Amino acid sequence: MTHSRPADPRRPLTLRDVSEASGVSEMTVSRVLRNRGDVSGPTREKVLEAARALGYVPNRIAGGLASQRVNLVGVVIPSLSNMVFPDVLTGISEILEGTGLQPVVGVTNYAPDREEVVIYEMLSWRPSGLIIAGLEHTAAARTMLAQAGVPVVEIMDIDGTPVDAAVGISHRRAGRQMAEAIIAAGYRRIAFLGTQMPNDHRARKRLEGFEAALGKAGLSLVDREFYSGGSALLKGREMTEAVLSRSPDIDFLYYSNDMIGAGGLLYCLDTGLDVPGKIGLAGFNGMELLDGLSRKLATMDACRLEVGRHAAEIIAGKRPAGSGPGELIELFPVLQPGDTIRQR
Amino acid sequence: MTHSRPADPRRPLTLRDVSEASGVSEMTVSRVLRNRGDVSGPTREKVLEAARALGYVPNRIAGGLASQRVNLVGVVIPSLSNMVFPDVLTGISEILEGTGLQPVVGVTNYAPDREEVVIYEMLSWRPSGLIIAGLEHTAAARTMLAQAGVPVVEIMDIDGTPVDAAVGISHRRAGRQMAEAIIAAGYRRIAFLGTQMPNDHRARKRLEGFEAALGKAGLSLVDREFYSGGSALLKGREMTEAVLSRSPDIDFLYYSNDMIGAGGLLYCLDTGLDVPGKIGLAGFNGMELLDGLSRKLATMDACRLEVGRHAAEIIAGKRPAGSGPGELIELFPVLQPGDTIRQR
DNA sequence: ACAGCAGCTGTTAGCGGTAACATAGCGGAC
DNA sequence: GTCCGCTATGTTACCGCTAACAGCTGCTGT
Repeated sequence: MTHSRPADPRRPLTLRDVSEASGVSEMTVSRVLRNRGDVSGPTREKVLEAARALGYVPNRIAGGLASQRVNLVGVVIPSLSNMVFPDVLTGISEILEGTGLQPVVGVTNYAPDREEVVIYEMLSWRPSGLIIAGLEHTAAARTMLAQAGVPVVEIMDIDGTPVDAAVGISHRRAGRQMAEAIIAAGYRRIAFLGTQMPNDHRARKRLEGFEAALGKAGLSLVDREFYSGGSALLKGREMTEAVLSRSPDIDFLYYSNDMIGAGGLLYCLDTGLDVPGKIGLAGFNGMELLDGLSRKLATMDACRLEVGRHAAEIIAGKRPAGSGPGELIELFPVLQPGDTIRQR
Repeated sequence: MTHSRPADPRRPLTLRDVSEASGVSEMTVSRVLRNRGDVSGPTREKVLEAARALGYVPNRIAGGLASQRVNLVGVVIPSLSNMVFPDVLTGISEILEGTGLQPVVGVTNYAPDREEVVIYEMLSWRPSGLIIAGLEHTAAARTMLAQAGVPVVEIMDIDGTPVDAAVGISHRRAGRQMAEAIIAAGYRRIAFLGTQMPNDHRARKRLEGFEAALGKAGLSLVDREFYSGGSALLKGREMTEAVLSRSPDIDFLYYSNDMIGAGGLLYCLDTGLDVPGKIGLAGFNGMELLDGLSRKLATMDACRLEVGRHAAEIIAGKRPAGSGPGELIELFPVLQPGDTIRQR
């Protein structure tokens, strides 16, 4: 027992404890627990047995430091209650599952300075990669990302210049396509209802694309209404009521997301409006969550799962860190007309 | 430059780089960056300047190893798409915000063996505490939790024996209370609609409490229907249709969660049923999300925010790890009759 | 018989920080 | 002037693990 320590029962377990219990060196224990290198069957058994008996859990802090490798992938997103991001996370986890990599989530609440802090904290764990929503970051954040020395994937949006790689859809294009479909369906007096979030750049870009397409057709928004906070469904209802009482001749309501769109739809149905005859509605995101509504809201899928999957593949992939400008993967959302745009 | 290294520009930055750039020892840099110990104003400025100029991000892997302290709190939950858990997380983050502690989320998908793995991985980071949903775990998981040497808080449920501390509501009692309210309102032919998840122990306990109360009143469930997967709203609609066509004389539908309850409510309204006169409905969770529906679904709040807050307070608190059996905090959900239970 | 080699196990030297202690400088009380 | 006590900084020894390499077997081929 040359190396034995004072046997404080509350002292945290280390490799040495397993090593002593099983009569082999720490290195061999390490090899067994990581499945690395050659270890004979009997030794392996002995070690596993001892580790199990002691209830040993390896210390990854120490392991990470020694190996200079940490199997974490930082995922920086604006919010968890948006529903969009849990879906993205699902896509990420799905791909990361088999790779030994593990996602760690950081939430910014759409605040740029908060994002900066979250990125800093993420990088301080020296993760194997970073996935971050959006292309808009503070200068400091961009610098950190660029210097991180690990793959960085910016997701959800491709209208801009990524630091490294990017996966997402063009929200400008999405807005434009929706406008074109609405115009083609014969609607003319169109209003926009959305979130009052200066930092929701994707919603902003959709609106920009939407208005650009209206402009090209010689139209412009008849009314607009913004909200922030609260139950989205309820807000959608309230905003819709406000807009319709202010501008009763509106014939189309374009919402910045499906949730408020659904609230609006419920309002319209409750008040007996002719949807989609007299008035049409559309949202954005293609939220499966809402499939059980009486009418299917027109929407456009944001390709959430695919975005997550692609991003994770890039991180898990063989592409060497920081090599060149990185990939830019554009996905193409499909317009789902549902039951709230009239078909001619 | 006695200690200078080869100046590989891609080598990751360390304390030494900052130390050399600012002309002080590594220790002083460390002190400045952690705001610990006495450092003179000018020195502090010099160091911060150098760190900023280099874009240095401290390595917490090394820091954690050296200090034997890691400012992480593991949060182990079954799902992120349930909406319940993002709310709990919000409560946790709120409290942890000021403490320097940071939550790390692990998702188990309601699978006990997956939970075991997640706990193991969490503990391998040597977090300052663990928050975990539910009281039911595999034997191995319980052992790990008990031996972890850090505070462990089991949340959402208190019908059982916690490893350490617990914060939550009694789901048995919640089920009982709902049943009593339904019976008191005069409903007699009651059906249950819920998830087919053997590992959703809280839903199971609510149903147990519910049936126990029915039994006491000489009643029993007239019908029951289970589902798994898919859009909850849609499933609620489909299940409701199935139950009502099978048992047309049903006068109350008790759902295991608000989401499927909302689907059922929409179905009932669409088909012109008299709610709550001819048929009543109730769910569970008190989801603010659904506030915009035409009728407010009867429900019971699961105290999600409070649960998160209390759990985080225990972890952040002064209570020494593993001291005694830990606290058991019971919260009391309030029944919200909404518009779907008739009032006499 | 012996080099060569494969298979298994051990030894050494860090990884990048921080706790704990050591030390240098400096002003003031006496 | 001397000594004290304080503040500001430096030195040393790890934290628990793993990469890299160094042994030690016993078998193979010639």
